[in-house]
Amino acid sequence: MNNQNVVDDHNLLLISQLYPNVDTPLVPQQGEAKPARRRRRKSKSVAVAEEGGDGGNGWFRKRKLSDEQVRMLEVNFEDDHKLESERKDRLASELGLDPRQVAVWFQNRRARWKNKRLEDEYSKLKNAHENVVVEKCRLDSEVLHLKEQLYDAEREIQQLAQRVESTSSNSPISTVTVEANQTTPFVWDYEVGDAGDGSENLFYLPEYIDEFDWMSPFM
DNA sequence: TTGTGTTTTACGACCTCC
DNA sequence: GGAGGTCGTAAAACACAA
Repeated sequence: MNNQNVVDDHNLLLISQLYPNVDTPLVPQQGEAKPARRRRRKSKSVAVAEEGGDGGNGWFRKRKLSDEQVRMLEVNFEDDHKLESERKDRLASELGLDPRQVAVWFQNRRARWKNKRLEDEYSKLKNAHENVVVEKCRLDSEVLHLKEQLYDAEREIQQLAQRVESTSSNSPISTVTVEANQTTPFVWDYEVGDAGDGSENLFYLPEYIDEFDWMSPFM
């Protein structure tokens, strides 16, 4: 804010404090005809200048509240967002403002507060959503990993079954041997690999990776 | 200096509550 | 019906990059 503006504001504040009963150019003019519906209104500044309500020199400035006035209004707003008539009048006389200005300030302040609250809620929801997406990705990849393990295990079972079958058909003696040893589990020469997540994968067989086309719908 | 985007002040229309 | 609320918007004031 430049010096001239500060002086103007100070002068206006003084005027409103010295003559609280005198309408400033911003105070609604009594007896204005009520428009039908949502008519584009003529700005107060223009209207007042045209009517010579500013003293005839065409000068008008929308009055910005002083820092002290805003500070006091903020303190009151923190107290209570609603403004009962008594408090409005008291605040207005304390701050040298028109009660209407105080009411308007509270209306606008409530609107800003609501916007802020909506923005905060939006950003919280956005963060929560992002976290859920990350968790979903993690779970998807875990599901994929478990499916790989399942596929490998089933494949091993299949190979074991085939080997047992071929052994038994080629050698009746070995069939007996195998049957005789059914109580003890077979221990095959599988590699013990790292599944990538630090855990040991007993069925880890890297050469199968290229055969995972069937899994593509899940990827 | 000027164009442009943002904030602040103010108001009209409409809604709700007592 | 009046008082006081929200909503949408105009326009002045302000900030700031070019």
